Amino acid sequence: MPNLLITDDDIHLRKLVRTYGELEGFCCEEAETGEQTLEAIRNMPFDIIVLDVMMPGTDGFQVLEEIRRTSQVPVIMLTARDEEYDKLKGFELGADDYMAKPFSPKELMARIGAVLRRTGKKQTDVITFGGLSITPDSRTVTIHGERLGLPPKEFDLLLKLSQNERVVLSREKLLQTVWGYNYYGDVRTVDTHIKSLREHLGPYRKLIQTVWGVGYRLEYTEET
Amino acid sequence: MPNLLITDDDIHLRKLVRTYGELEGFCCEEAETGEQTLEAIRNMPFDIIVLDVMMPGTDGFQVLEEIRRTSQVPVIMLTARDEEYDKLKGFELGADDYMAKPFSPKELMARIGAVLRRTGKKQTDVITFGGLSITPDSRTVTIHGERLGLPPKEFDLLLKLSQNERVVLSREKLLQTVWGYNYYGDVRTVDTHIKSLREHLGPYRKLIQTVWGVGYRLEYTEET
DNA sequence: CAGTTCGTTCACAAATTTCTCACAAAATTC
DNA sequence: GAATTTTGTGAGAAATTTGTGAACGAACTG
Repeated sequence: MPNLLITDDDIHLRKLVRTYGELEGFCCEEAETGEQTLEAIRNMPFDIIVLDVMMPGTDGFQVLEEIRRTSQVPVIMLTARDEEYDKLKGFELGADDYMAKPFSPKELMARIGAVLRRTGKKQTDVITFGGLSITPDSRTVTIHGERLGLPPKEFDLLLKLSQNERVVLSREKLLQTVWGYNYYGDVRTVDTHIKSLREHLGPYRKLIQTVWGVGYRLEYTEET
Repeated sequence: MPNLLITDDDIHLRKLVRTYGELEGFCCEEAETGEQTLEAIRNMPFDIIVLDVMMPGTDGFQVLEEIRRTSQVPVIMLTARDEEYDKLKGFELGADDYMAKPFSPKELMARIGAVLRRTGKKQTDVITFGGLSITPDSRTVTIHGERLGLPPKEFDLLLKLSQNERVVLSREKLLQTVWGYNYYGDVRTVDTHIKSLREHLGPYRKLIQTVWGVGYRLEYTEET
């Protein structure tokens, strides 16, 4: 499981990134200051670092500069909006990408994925449960080799559940991560999509379990 | 032994690059002006060209433009620091990478290596899907040996999709990679080209699949 | 400079998906 | 076991997305 380090002095932002990061399968660590960041890096290797520019004490640029003395670990910088200067300076110092605050956590995750893919640390995975396999890159699902035509939302939903095998995800969490953080619709919409997804999954419909009063969970158990 | 051409009006810089280049096993040639560069290219094929933007007379962009009329040889451009515009323009004209001056020769070598690795494969490759084959070098597409006259954009689009077989590419991604980093047009332009491309592909039109809500994907499946 | 090709935008139709809602069914609570 | 909460389900309206033809200007060609 890849390690993600999030550095920001705002605890809410850290928690937000952690929430989304863990859903994407990252093992997340947090740091509050520049010093803590450098300390953390000395203690364990990270696969990607999300680094806030504006921090009390050692700021993001200094931290990045320090990191780059010894490591080429991918770094995504968080900057204040419209700070074109930050962007340039960040790239110059060796940042791999940057994001303007406030940002959409979903987009941050997408960028993390892009950076990891670019730097070759992300394997293009195929998720498999018995005869069912999911290929995120091509957005295809096959059952015993036969392709399943799945609408976008259902694919995203299945993917999210797959990436969190055996973990219960609440409707709220699913709405937040699959639909987006600013989605206002009815929570029960999730149910409808689950229903349709189950139909599409046919014999594999029991992959998706209802956890009464909580949400849904994907679990694969041996069988034919 | 691969050939490297370094173009810059500063003799010290040329010598520096030559020193490192030869250490990496390149056979190095130098050019001082744009005219000399074009002359050199006419005389022998190069595997990679390092091209300074700022030169007296014909500048780097003009040279690159000229080169791209006839060749897809990898080009790394040297630009003044902070010239974001240069970077964009360079990419737009078909540069494979760029480096801001002053730069670390080691890093330049690393980038040369990266570019060669990246482009090296497709340099001689002919991509084939059944009776359809694509030759990037000559920018030709044939169906059962019969040549297809494809407009440039459509060829680029087909090539990009081919190079990412089975991977869904969003319209945005296609615009960014086929049209250029700073293209501002309508995303639906992609659709129009896809439509026309499909018509041109005739029986192979089903190579290009629509992934609803996401983008397009090229996939070859067995058939007659 | 007329004719052609190419790239782009636009509008409308067609196709597909998403969402909501009401009610039935199931599980839980008391 | 009745009341309450939660989930499953079906249908159709609403919204989104894509296919397509046409029109326009720019670039190219002879």
